[in-house]
Amino acid sequence: MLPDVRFSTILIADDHQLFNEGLRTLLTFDGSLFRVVGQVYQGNDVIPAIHKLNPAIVLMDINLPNRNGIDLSRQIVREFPSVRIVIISMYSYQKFVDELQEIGISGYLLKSASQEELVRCLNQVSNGMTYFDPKLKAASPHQEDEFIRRFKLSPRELEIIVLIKQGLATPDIARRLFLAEDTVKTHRKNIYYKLDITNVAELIQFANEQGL
Amino acid sequence: MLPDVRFSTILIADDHQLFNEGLRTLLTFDGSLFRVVGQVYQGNDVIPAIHKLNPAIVLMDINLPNRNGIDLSRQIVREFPSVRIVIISMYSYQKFVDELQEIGISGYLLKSASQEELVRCLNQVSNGMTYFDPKLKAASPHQEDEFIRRFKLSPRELEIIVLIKQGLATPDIARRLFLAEDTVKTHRKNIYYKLDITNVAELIQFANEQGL
DNA sequence: GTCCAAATACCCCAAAAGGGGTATAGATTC
DNA sequence: GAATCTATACCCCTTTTGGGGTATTTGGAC
Repeated sequence: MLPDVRFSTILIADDHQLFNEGLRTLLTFDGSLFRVVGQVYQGNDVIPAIHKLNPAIVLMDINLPNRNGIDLSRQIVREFPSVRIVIISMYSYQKFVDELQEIGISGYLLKSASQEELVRCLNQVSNGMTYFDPKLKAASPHQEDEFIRRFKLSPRELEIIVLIKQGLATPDIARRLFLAEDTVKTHRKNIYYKLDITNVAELIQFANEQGL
Repeated sequence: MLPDVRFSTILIADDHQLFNEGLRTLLTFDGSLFRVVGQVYQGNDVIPAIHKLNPAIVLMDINLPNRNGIDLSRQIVREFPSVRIVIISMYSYQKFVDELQEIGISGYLLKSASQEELVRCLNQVSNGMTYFDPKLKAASPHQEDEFIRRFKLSPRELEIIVLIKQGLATPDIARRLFLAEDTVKTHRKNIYYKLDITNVAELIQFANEQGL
């Protein structure tokens, strides 16, 4: 019997059995265009499963016993160029993402994604496009009027808080914003004064609490 | 209408939306005795949800944004003694398990558990018994957290990461741990090297991703 | 036309962070 | 027994941070 071409066949590789099972059930809804053809729970089982099942897409965690998803991705791209890879991970560690993108994976989803995002991602990937979790890019909306007033932070100060949180040092920020270092220092001092804090760690805690 | 006593009502608290959704679908099979009455995605939402939904069991991750599962467990046991708590976590840290057991949770499952184990656990808990993942005992060295091995961070290094994240400066940490400042500096340098980062902001990002 | 907040930029200084080494004792692993 | 890992602690040095000021310009608000 020939495989039904309407369906994208999917292999799930995740050592968290509950998550693995959960993914399968999430992809098995009425009208779903996906068919989970295999589930494995450790790195060593991925390549044999691809051999045997020839899935269109491998949905894989980075963190697998025996072999990690990055090495596996490299091998899959090399040996099964037609198989598309979607990484699904709790890490938004940019180093991982960059490395994997360079290797040539088709998608990267965070485990904090929703079912809708999962389906959208797999749809795009099965149509030959790529999908990378929007949360990976630190984009900030402009809806914080509430707490700006509360802490009396100016727009410029907010901008600088976000950059500090991203790991930029004062000179980096100055270059980025075309400002003198001293100006950025002044802003930092004012921010610390307004928030009643004394170092970066506390600033980042604040930023995280505010969802910056 | 009275609640159907045949069902155990369940509140799911996990920030990984896909996992959260997956759990719900896994518990919604034919003949299931469980009914998922609520799903929340951050620590702050747990207590209000219990107030509103009065679930029999809270199925909760340890790592939640805003508030962690350990603090929450303490509050739930104190304020809602009839609500049973089952922790579902990727960590098999004995320290966490011990602490939670002392607080009085009813169960602890690893995310690597199977659907059968999940159901068995919830059955036992809803019948007033406890259930702790069998893998917790066999744990010790091998079952150590994946990410520790991945990043090869030593226990001392982890300890210091947590203190840095809390906003302590090197001299503070040295005093706290009865170490020379230079020792703490060395640990910092080694941590930065291992994680391939260059400043506190990046370190805190990492720590937050790991739920440290 | 004055007042004020915001953004800009400089002065001073001390403390902390960051980056390059080396070294030694103790435990564990091979 | 050798190799490795961990924790400890020191050397060197530069850069960044944090904290105290002052000051100018600009654009609105009153």
